[in-house]
Amino acid sequence: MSEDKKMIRTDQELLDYIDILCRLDINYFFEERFLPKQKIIEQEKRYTSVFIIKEGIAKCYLSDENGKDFIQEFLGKGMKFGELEVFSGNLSFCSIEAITRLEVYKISYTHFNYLLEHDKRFNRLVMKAMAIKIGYKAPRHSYQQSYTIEDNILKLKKAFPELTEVISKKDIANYMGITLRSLNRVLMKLNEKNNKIN
Amino acid sequence: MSEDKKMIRTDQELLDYIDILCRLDINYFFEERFLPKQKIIEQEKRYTSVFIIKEGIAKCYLSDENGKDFIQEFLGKGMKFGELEVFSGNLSFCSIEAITRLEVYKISYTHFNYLLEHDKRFNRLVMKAMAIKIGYKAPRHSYQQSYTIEDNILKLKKAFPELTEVISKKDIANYMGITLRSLNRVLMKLNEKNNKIN
DNA sequence: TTTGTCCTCGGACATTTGTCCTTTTTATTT
DNA sequence: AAATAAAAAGGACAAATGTCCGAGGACAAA
Repeated sequence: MSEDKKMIRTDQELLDYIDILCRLDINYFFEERFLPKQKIIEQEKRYTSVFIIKEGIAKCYLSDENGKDFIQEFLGKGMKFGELEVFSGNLSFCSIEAITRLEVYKISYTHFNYLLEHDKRFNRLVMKAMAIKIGYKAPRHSYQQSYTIEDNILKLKKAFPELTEVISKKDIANYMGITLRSLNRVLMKLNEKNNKIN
Repeated sequence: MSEDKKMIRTDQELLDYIDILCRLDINYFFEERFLPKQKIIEQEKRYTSVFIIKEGIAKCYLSDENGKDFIQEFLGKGMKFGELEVFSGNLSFCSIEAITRLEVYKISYTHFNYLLEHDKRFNRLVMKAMAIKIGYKAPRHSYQQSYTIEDNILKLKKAFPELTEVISKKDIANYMGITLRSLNRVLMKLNEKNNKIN
């Protein structure tokens, strides 16, 4: 499956490169751990570090005034967060919460900027990651509106069979931009179809 | 209004910097013109240049198999397109079409890469533009799913009163991810409300 | 075991949105 | 001006989705 169709996004290339940097005794990266459901970044707050996931899964989501969440991405190995604010200078535009136990690398804005300026390879990897992220989000939102929920679920299940075991239904619904009720309805319909076949 | 809430996106900073580079006799940028409705980039094709809008408005959109379009962004002054593929190496993920008469700067991948590597200011501006783009798209898709069409239209009209004069209704509908019928229905309802008040 | 709490699922109904199609309006060409 | 094409508007119905709420299961405390 192509890199940009996965539901849980990863960036092994970046992770490998950070490993290399760490072995070179560049002590910019500090390891931290988080438990499931711990919030690492909150929307509309200011931070001074960028995080890169070493192990585990986190969700990146926006909350609106009514408390509804909309999940942007599920972040896996090698995905970073908190980096957009380095460039834009804005407050955090999303919240990040651990889904599984999480190990992350943490690097200060200062060191992150230093690497961007002085390490061409690092600079490129960050650029590439942003470009891929933009390209990933576009079709996702587009297709979710063009196709029925049923199609989207089938697509998800195909791409990621363990789906419902790792990620809660509520999260899946929030990822698809639908209510839990609608998700259940479609799952029920799909099960009926399968029973008829079997 | 904050930069990232505008419907037609711009990046004056980048445009100004390109002007400076051009005056320094850096001949990487070639000017081109397009007429309304001309396609400049087609989805799934390969290109070798990056474009930056000098004047005019274009739309960036994805088409699905059924011929439905989903508009990602309306691009104005200083917005670039075709640059994501420099980093990802993929085919163009979207189509770009001129809405008004368009003047653009065109720069080859080679020169674009050269500038990225050797001009820190340019590198930063490109990074920043990508970060803003990511931050812009997230809440847009999120809110479009959380709120009613009516709310979204009111928001758009507030942010951009000339809306319906510059951009066709079909395009607005495609931008919102709804059908033209739904858009008309809501506009009708809004008009009724206004008439009752006046 | 019983009770109470929390969570998930799904029924019933209301609302929204889409599809299909016809009519009206506006713009363009001859 | 007439003819034609293109864009906009809206009626009627169908389908999808959301809201509200109650039933039942899992689990913890008594």
